[in-house]
Amino acid sequence: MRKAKPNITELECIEENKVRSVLNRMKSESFFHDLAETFSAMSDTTRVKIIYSLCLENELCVRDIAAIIGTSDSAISHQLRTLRNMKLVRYNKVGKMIYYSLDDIHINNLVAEGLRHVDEK
Amino acid sequence: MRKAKPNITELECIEENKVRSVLNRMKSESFFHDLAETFSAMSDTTRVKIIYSLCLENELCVRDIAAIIGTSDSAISHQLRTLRNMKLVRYNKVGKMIYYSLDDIHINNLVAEGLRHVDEK
DNA sequence: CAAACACTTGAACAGTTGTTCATATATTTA
DNA sequence: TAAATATATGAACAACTGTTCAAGTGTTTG
Repeated sequence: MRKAKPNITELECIEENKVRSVLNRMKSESFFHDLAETFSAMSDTTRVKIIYSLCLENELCVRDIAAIIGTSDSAISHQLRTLRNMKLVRYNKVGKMIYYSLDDIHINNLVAEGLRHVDEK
Repeated sequence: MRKAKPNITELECIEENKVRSVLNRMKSESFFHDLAETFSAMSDTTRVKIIYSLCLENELCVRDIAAIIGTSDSAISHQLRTLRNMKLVRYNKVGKMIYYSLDDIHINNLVAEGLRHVDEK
């Protein structure tokens, strides 16, 4: 016969103590959604090139980003919108030009840490 | 008439000094591929939950990860393969059980930095 | 004020991704 | 050795993504 447990709900698992310990410290669904979205913003070659370029040079306009990366203005503009929506970049309009920059220091740090991971492999 | 420039190639851009400065420090195509792939590994809700769980508890088996996240064993197994292929997790086989853990400290750091970015927004 | 310019946008299409379901493998246990 | 268990895998399918192309802003310049 099964031993009685002091827990509220049943769990289909193997090491119940570990599982409960993690569940107690688990974050909300919306947290994981936002976190995944942040990484997702950096998960495309074009976008990560944009971000890396903005690490090297604080402010760049759309045409110059396109020139650096070697794609069409349109493709860059679409990707910049994604980065804007996901709060990874800010922009500053000056006449007909729009200067983009990274939104906060954590983006720089994420690139730096990702770089270390890649270098280690 | 256009001024002669001391540069080797023509560039269709606006602030040529900035563009050249970035181009000189640009990384290789394969670097950006690897970097994007690393972020891509963390860009899905299920995978980022797996990674976060492994931040909280060093070693977890497949069934327990599935129990924590609340998905099928199969879905978790597929995602763990992705994480294995991208070198984000290691595993340790003990009998019929397989214990997964994060591959290097940079993964922990990436989660921590991503968390700070999300908290700031 | 018309042309040129910097950038944005929407539709469309191919390519990629994540889950499910059924089945397979390997190990342990009865 | 047969059944149970822990995990892996392949196919299939819907959902999502990134680019291109054509057309649209809004601003500057001749």
